[in-house]
Amino acid sequence: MPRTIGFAKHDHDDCVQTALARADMHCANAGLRLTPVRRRSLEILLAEHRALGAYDLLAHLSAEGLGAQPPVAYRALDFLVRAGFAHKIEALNAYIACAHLGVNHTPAFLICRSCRSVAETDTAPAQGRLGDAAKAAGFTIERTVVEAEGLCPACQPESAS
Amino acid sequence: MPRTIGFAKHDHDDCVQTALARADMHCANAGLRLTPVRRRSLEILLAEHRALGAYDLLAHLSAEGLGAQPPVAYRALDFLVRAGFAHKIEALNAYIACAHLGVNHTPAFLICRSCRSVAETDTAPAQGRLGDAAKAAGFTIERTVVEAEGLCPACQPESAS
DNA sequence: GCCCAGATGTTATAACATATCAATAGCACT
DNA sequence: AGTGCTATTGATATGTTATAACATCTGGGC
Repeated sequence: MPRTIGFAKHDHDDCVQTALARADMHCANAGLRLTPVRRRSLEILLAEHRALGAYDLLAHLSAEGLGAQPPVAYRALDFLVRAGFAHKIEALNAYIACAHLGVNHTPAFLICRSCRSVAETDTAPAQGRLGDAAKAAGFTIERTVVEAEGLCPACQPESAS
Repeated sequence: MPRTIGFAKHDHDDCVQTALARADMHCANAGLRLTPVRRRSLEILLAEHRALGAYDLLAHLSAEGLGAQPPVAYRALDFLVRAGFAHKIEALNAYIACAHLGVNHTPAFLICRSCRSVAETDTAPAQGRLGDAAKAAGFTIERTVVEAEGLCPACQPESAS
């Protein structure tokens, strides 16, 4: 059943299964342990395909008997973020499954302020003006946060002819 | 040439006074009220010259008898951010005085993970790859968050022998 | 004086995140 | 199998960031 994700429709079950399979493989290769709580957390994030707060995730998990205290959710999220399977959206204090799982990338996000949907894209911010400014200042960039807030196609004002 | 401020020495009293004067003028012109709590909050942010949490600001204010409850700090910060006198650093959940007060700009930040100092520079993220991605997706960008975490010049490892 | 909008005072609570310590499970090595 | 190491989980408590809600005050136009 296609549903809207990012901002485009696609076969969602398929994308969830593909991502999980990639995560399994990556963990096997890297010696990481995708334990039940971690795997289920990733699955939930993938299935929702939008930014979830840690307590939103926790609500899902506890409904399934996988843990009821905040650390359960935060530990799972920490693992997923470290492994590159999920990203934190700083502007929302929320978490989202990585849309380019397995691909090395520098994520950037388009966040709809109306429906809270989030699309992940890719940038090279450290190679543009920001990189120049950092270089001039003698600053070493280790990680970048690039997030754009605005309106997704579905939430644009209709008329505005 | 992007402006970067924050890792260099300068006449601090002077920069605080200049910024306050600009804020006074801007408020007068725009019909905004730079009340005592708001003005003092800006002064504190300017004087500290680093990112402060809302509760850090509140501690300063309450020590001076200017209010003791969280909303006091959040209201002042909200005003300052709306007026463009301060910015929120999303990656730190903290606030910093604007370094380019009065100049129209799209802020970006270099955040030292070691000493927590923050430099403000500017970017045009919506005109690069991010803008292209937004355009392709039909997304309208209203605000961007661009933050780089890393090490400032003073916190670089001395000699990678 | 009266009204109104914006600002402030105050209480309470929501939302997000981590410290700490004990118990357990997986794994390498003998 | 037994030992010891480390990662993970369980559980309690607490710390940190942010807002809801409602009462009160203040300044300016009429």
